[in-house]
Amino acid sequence: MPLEKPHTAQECTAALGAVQDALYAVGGKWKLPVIAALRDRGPQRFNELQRSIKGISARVLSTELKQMELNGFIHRKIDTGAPVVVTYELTPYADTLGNVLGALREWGAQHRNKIRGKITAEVSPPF
Amino acid sequence: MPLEKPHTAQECTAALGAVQDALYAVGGKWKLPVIAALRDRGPQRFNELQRSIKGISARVLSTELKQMELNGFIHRKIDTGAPVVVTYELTPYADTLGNVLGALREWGAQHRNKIRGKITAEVSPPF
DNA sequence: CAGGATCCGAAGCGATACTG
DNA sequence: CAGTATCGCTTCGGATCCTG
Repeated sequence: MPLEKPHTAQECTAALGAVQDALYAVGGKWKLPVIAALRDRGPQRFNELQRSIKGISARVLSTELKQMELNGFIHRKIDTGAPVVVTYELTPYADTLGNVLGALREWGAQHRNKIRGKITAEVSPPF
Repeated sequence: MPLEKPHTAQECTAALGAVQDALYAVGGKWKLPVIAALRDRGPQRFNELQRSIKGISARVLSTELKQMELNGFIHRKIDTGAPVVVTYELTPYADTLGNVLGALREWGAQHRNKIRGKITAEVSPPF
């Protein structure tokens, strides 16, 4: 039931807020690439991860990881051994994004198709 | 099927791109409020719409409307009559966002609930 | 290796004023 | 009414260097 018509102002604003929270959680330039990298190549260490994600700087990777940890998507595992080893991995909670990402991907693919030919540069993020 | 594991690099990058296109289309601070306003109160004229959406400036409303028109969400209807009347309305295509917004809302609500108590200010957009 | 500190340019957004 | 022009602040993200 996608954002239906008959509703109170209260419900509407709440729904609006929820959607924006969700957008905020996966928004930005790098959160998705980080998730993708961890999904594809499994748990990784900081520099390893940075190399996996082409183009990201240490500073940005660091702040993204912190936010995603706050959101519960990522676990920062510290192995206090001979040399301390820090590993980042996706939590099970990250899987709850499945529906969201699925819907976004499906709609996005369809939209890309529809928009094809038009001034793509104006409706897509810069490369 | 939410972004499954076994896939080629090609497919993965494509999916990534699609998701980011979708995020871009509904992202930003005002696109959702604009959609909500048009949904709730029907087709409206520019100033009317600006009054409906508390806090938006004419400049920002103008650019948002343009982008959303490019994306096919909005139709700018020009009635060339005694005084020219311009009306903005949602297109049927805007309805295809239903699943996306539904998924975002559902996950967002659940997430908000889970995060409750934590440093909400740090994971949510400013008010 | 795992980040933090600093600087800088670009983009987003708000406020005000102005035009046809 | 339906916007555009201009300005300035703030945030985002990139680059470089530095440290324990």
